[in-house]
Amino acid sequence: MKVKSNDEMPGHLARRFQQIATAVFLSETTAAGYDLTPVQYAALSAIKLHPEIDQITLAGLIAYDRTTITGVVDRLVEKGLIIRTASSRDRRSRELTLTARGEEVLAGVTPAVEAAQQMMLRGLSQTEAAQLMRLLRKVIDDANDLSRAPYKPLPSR
Amino acid sequence: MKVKSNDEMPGHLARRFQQIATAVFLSETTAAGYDLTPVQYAALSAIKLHPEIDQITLAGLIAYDRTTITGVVDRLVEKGLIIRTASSRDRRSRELTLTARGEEVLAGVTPAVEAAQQMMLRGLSQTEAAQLMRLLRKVIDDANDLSRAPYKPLPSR
DNA sequence: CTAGATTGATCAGCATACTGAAGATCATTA
DNA sequence: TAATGATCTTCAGTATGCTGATCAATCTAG
Repeated sequence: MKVKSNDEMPGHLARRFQQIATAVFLSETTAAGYDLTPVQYAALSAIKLHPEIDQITLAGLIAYDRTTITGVVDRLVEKGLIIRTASSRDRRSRELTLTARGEEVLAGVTPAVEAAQQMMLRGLSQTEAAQLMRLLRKVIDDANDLSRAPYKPLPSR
Repeated sequence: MKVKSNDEMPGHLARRFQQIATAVFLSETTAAGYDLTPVQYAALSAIKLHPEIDQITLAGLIAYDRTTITGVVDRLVEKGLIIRTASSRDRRSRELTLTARGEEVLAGVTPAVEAAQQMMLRGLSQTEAAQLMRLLRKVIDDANDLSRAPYKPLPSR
């Protein structure tokens, strides 16, 4: 049987890239004095853009699984970065909003996050980096509904 | 503060692509009647190529963390796909080798794995797919030492 | 040859991710 | 309006991944 090299497997390359992206993110943000995971940062910035968002809508915006978001939100609440209150319109759902400290942390850590995005692409030229991101967006967009946690844009109200 | 869209974050794109790759892998291999994770498949095929490999070398070949490999190997042993024996040369290390059933499973599941690799790139043309993989290889190669579990080629003996 | 450094494996602890199920609540329709 | 279905959240269970520590075995320098 012919065995394919890992380098020929897009799935393997995906795992490696994500592994590196996470390591660089944590290294940069830790060096800047913050204690946030990539996932927590994405949630935080989505909540800033959409105050009083419920968990399901948040999960759709950043393509998280609905069961994963529960723990992420728990930890953000524990850290005092967001508050979770029962919705008055729909008592099933919880509304998420940044605290003042959440605003501070988000603003403070963002430069380190930007630096991380640069560093993880350091092997590529500007043109290549743009090309990679274009191709990733295309492939992700086309395969969006193949995972249990697809991206779902904000419902228009 | 200007907040960047997720689409402009390579780290976010990395997570999404990996999420999709895993989902497609599991969907295809499950449909083919197998119960293997992407990580278990990679380990299995590396062990086939390098019988009697020790765990640290295996981890380096597929860029796993050394502490993660323990559990993965545990589960492959439980499933009867590999055997783990104490090395006679170095009593600290364990030698891993496929069982007959491991060989069968690897051979049997491989078509589904190949199909998954095609499906996760279904939004791209042949040219674009090759381009994406080239750029991913380049970025990963250059940032290899930025994660705790870098790729380490087989030591020449 | 032996003290100190290194290495292979494992462990505890934490944080994603997913499957499938449950409970509470809401919406719709007969 | 009452029954039915859908939705929001959470939970138990499993599998990566990582940090930092420990233990046993090996290697190396003085």
